[in-house]
Amino acid sequence: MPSTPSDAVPLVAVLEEGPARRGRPPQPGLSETRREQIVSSAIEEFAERGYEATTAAQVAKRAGVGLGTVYRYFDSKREILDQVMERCLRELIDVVDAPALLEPPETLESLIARIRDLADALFGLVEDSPNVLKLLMVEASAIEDELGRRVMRGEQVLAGLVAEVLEHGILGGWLRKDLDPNAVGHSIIALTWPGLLRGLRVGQCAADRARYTDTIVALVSFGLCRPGTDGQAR
Amino acid sequence: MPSTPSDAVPLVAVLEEGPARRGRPPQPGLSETRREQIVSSAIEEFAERGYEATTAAQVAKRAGVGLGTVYRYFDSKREILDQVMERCLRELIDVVDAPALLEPPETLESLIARIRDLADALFGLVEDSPNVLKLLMVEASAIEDELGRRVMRGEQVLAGLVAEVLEHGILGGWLRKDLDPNAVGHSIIALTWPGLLRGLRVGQCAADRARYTDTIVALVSFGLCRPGTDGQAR
Amino acid sequence: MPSTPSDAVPLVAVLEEGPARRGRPPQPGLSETRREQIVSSAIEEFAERGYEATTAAQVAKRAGVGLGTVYRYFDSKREILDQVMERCLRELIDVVDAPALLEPPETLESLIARIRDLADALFGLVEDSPNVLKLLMVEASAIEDELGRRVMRGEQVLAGLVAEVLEHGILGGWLRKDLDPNAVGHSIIALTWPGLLRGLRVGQCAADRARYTDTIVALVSFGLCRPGTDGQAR
Amino acid sequence: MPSTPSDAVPLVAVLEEGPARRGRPPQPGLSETRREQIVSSAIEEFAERGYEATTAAQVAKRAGVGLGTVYRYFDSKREILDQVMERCLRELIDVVDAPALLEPPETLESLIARIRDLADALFGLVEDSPNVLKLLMVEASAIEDELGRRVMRGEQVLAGLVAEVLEHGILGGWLRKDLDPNAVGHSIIALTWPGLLRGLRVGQCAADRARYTDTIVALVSFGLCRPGTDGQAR
DNA sequence: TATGAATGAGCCTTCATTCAT
DNA sequence: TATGAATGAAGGCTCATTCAT
Repeated sequence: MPSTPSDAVPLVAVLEEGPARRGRPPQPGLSETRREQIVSSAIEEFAERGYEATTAAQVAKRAGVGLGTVYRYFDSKREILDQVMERCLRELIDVVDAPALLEPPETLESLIARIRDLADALFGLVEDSPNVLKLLMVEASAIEDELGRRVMRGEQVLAGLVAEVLEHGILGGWLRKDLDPNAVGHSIIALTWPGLLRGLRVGQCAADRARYTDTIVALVSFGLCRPGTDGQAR
Repeated sequence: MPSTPSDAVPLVAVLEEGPARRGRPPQPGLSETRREQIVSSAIEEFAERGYEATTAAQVAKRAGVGLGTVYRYFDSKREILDQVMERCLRELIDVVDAPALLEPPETLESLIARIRDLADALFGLVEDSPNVLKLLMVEASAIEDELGRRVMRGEQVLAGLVAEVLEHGILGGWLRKDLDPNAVGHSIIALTWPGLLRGLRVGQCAADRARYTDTIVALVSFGLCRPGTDGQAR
Repeated sequence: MPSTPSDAVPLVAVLEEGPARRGRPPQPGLSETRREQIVSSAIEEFAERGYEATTAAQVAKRAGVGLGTVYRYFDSKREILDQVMERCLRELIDVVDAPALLEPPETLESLIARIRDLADALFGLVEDSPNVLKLLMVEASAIEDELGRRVMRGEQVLAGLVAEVLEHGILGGWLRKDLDPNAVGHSIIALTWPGLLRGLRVGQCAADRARYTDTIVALVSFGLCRPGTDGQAR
Repeated sequence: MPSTPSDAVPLVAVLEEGPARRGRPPQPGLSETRREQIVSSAIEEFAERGYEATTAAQVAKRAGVGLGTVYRYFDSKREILDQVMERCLRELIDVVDAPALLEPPETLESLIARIRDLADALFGLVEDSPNVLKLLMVEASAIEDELGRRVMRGEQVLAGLVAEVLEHGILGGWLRKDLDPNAVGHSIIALTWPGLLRGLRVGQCAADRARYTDTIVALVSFGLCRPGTDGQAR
């Protein structure tokens, strides 16, 4: 798991494990384009209608290719979904996998700033790739155990990132020792969900985004208590 | 039913609105039993396989009735899902709709105790009604807008409860004024998700449950900062 | 076949032949009422929706009895149809089976008057028993060969009546010898169909009725030729 | 196509209106063939068993294609029926839509010859396309209002043709003025029904055909009266 | 290689018929 | 006797997948 600034890619590790990717394109360059094209169309269709309600023909049409072509590049509709989720995970990771975000903070303030940045990055997805986010958040887990687990693992990676940082802070002495880094990691990721879901449902506005970000920051800063002792953000 | 006088029946309100319940049972007692029986079977099947992947015949078989009987009591497979979700929402609400939980706290400590109780109540669902929880968390939103929205509203009710209490605390002066009660309400509910999901996936053990509960309590108590001033509960 | 005035009932003979009537009511008096009641309701439902599109439950509901009761008096939905058609044929025959109509005419004028009376009687059905007429004309033949044949036989009886009279006239010397009595009999019945169908479809008004009656009378009286002229063919 | 200048395309008009033809064939030539093939099979099956009693699978089997192929070219079983009836109407019209038949007669003799030709043309259908005729006469009206009306309109077109000619004759002074051209038009068409139905039921033989044709001609020529006499009505 | 026509297993739903009460 | 709940066979229709061109 990445913890050093020079180690910016390993997040992608989550993508390499799954048992997916049953079909392999014969020609790496040219036909990989086709796959991308089909996966892109599938993302839009699946996000719009859901996986089950989308037909392979709709995906083909959206991609501007024949139905047979889809089956030339994918063994089954299910494999398209696998690739779709892989791509979604990759986009999710790309968003987070930035050196700046991964820079380990050395103080509570910078940790909280990092969390704010993480939330910002995720909220950015609502605007930039709502379909990707929708598939990851609502569709993935409903499909099937195996796939749900893979997507879960995406969340785990994020949470793991946070957990590592927390551990770092605990070891460094500037974070409470009695916090469970893993549980807190998950919790911090979870704190972004309401804002993300709301953004997906009703559309995101700057005010909402700020409101949810501030709330996250406030909660991780000092909980619900009145500051007056300490721990404040922004 | 909520016991606060000023707070008549808001929780149950969410159940009264939906467009479900298209048919009318000819005999109140007998046929309501059948409906319950079929809905119960459907909950298990839907939770196991997902709504789309479950056939009406499977529901009938699980219920121990003929396929025709299912359609005697429900107009369509879709209406079964409506009833299933209604029942899930009701169970969710029943779990939370306890006088003790709804008692408005007057201090930060009692508020946090209430949050712990709420988390406890939800974690209890993992053991008592994992299927109900799974349907609410995983299946519902993937189905369709209208239904997803109804379930969302269930979450909103929960978050609203918390928000109300927060407002009470802000007015009472023992909570920070700059917190957005609604956003915080959602956030606190969201804090339970990682623990609930993990419980659903790998099964819940007492240690995990405590770990997640403590994390929630810790976060809402003082955030990530070192108590030195600290407000903490327990 | 009836040809004498004193022989007013044999028309009903057509009802006695068919292989229908599979079920027999246990009690002649009381339960015969039930059968009639169910058949009446079936006539309305079948006429409204067609035999195939009508469910046994609809018939039962219309009759104000339980579904089981229908099957107590009829072995199958199909048998209801048999009885329905029997009843329709009976009503058709009752309309024609009047001494006055059956009185054998002795002149062309009285023959034509008889034809006018026959047309009148049939047109009366449009107002008095449109459902009966509809079932006989549009539904019956579409169902099945056997049943269609029975209804056809009803038409044959009518045509046969006319044919007999024609033969009488030919023998009497006041009708052309080269007419085929049977074919002409059918033709005269057929002449009423357009008026009957129109009446069923758009509702009958007195003007239409007169128009069609006059046309029938005119055609059988002198064909298309101008009276005074003699039209000849072949 | 009618050759009278004042009478552009009325016959075909009946084909252009209906709400049928929902789908569009992707490839004009090839898929139109499939449609024809399926419609042809449907005509045979529907004529044999009736529309309701025929399953889509039976049509597919008869057409020698898979069930899915049927639904590739037709949205529903019902749409097949629409096309079937359209085709039947077209065949009916083609039979009558001959220049010779549409030539407006100038004398009673030629009018009657025209009627004989019309009857001949229709009786020809019994031998050439009995299924088409059966569907038009027996099945169509029983199906449903909208469709029944379309077929009715086919009959109206035929009757209208006759009516036009009659009007021509009345204006020309060689036909009685007091005949209602429309009613007589329908009546003349109706005169063919008994012969057609009998042909369909028991099979047509030359003798029957002649007998019915002669009867029609006789009736329209001079009614029932002995030529030389003039029959009068009313 | 790309296409889309062809296929049929499988699903939702209906409804005639039965039978316990 | 009357009822209506229960049943499951059967049909319309969809769509993932194949394969000839």
